[in-house]
Amino acid sequence: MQLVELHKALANDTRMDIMSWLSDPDKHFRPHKDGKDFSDGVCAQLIQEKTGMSQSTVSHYLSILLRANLVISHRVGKWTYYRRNDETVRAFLSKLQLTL
Amino acid sequence: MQLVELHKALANDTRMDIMSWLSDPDKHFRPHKDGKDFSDGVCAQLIQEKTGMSQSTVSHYLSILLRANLVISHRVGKWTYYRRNDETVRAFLSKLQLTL
DNA sequence: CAATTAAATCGACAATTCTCGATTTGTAGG
DNA sequence: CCTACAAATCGAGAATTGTCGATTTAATTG
Repeated sequence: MQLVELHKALANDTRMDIMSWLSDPDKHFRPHKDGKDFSDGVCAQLIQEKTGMSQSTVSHYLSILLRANLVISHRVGKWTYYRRNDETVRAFLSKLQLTL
Repeated sequence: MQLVELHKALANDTRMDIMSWLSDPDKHFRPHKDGKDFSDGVCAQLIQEKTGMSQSTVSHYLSILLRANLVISHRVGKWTYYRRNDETVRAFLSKLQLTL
């Protein structure tokens, strides 16, 4: 993934918020209804609820973050959990340091 | 300047290239015609020449980087020299580290 | 002052991104 | 199989960004 592609994925307030929230889910999300912890990530619904945007928009945003490899998704039953992909984030930050 | 605004300024291949080139002008630009060194920055013409894009586009891009405080401009006669604004770049990188 | 050159601004169209509601797909439970 | 729900995909219009050529503004020099 190119530097600028990652940049584009993050050049949006809502997507940046999502990435930021996902770096500390306990701090930013209410618990899952079924009591499940955040070790697999946060379900799409909670994320949508927090953004206040439409379901389709947030789903689209998550797909952009996913395509950029900035998050990892994991489907369980009808739920999809999203969590930050540390590896890409770290690589992005260090590549950026070198470039700028 | 907000994080995402800086992101937008950098979410473009050419503008990212320019920032990258400006972090080491000697390595990336041919000398100024008048022999002037790069201590004040690189003149707009050299930057334009290197991008291969139109004069108006590059001037516009430079104005975006300037508005984002990512570069500092300095006019001398008919020439405008641009150089990287280290302070903003550093602040941007560390804010990003904290956020992501 | 006229001509030249560097850079900025203007106006316009093309391309991309944003954002939504509607529809479809996938899964679970009765 | 039918219903219900979560998530993904589709289609579309609005908004923003990319990019150019033409024009204007500034400064230099004959």
